[in-house]
Amino acid sequence: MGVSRKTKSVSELLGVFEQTDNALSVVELVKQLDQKMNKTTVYRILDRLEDSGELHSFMGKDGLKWYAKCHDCSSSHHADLHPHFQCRDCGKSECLDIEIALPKVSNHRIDTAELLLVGSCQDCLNQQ
Amino acid sequence: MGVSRKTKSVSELLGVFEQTDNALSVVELVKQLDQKMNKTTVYRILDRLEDSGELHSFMGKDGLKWYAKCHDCSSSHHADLHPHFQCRDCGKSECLDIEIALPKVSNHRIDTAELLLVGSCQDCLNQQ
DNA sequence: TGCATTATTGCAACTCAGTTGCGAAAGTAA
DNA sequence: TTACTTTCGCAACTGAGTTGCAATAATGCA
Repeated sequence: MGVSRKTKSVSELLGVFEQTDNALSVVELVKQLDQKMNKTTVYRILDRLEDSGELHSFMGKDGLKWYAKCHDCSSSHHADLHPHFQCRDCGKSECLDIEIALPKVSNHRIDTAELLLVGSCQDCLNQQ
Repeated sequence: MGVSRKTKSVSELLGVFEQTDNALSVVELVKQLDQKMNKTTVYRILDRLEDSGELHSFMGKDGLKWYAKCHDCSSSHHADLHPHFQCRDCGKSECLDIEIALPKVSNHRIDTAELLLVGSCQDCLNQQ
């Protein structure tokens, strides 16, 4: 029954998210967990954690998939509708704690949205 | 001197955009132009047309790159900051003629944004 | 316990969007 | 013409993400 079983692999993957407030790209996760599990396993666990509402995903500027912890989501309802920020200098991404309103578009049914803000993060601004 | 030269290949590629108001994925463009030019050429011309401000690009929900005609852009200034819509049923994408305001985020410099709205288009809503 | 059933994992091989290197062809300028 | 620059085609590559299958681990039930 999904992820509630919480295997060793799932715990190890979630452990990586415990250590940061940033979002994590799949590439980064596969790299960090390389000694502990196969990359196929990483992809599959991420799928399951997204289905169960523990993580959400978004696409980065470069077309890579990123994951971050959900706050008020469940498997039946994804409540998180917030923008994400990606730094064009260091590449890091993070969730922004801001509400975004879905615009009404005539002749379209809008189900969801992804807003990606691109710029420079504090760390990179300071280093210049 | 960039694209102003407008070779046969460039004209043929731009011709595809003349035939539609929708955005076009690179995959679709490569497929449609398969008999007329190499896929590497498609990628390179798209790059140049984006640099010169004739096209702009965005990432689709699935991580594929899409291109659409620019309206008020030049090589020095990309004026188009509008959302894009992608239909989750038929996969088509289009530009939406709506202004989006960039939110201020403390400790971040925001340069640009991509808002992708996902839902169902009129055609797909009608066919259900 | 013991056994059947289901879920999870590792591995290798694959798919496919996008890139790179290089030589040929086409365009430009004198 | 000749020299130079840009564009293009081709083949081979890169790398994120997927798939099939067999092995292992977890669960349920008698």
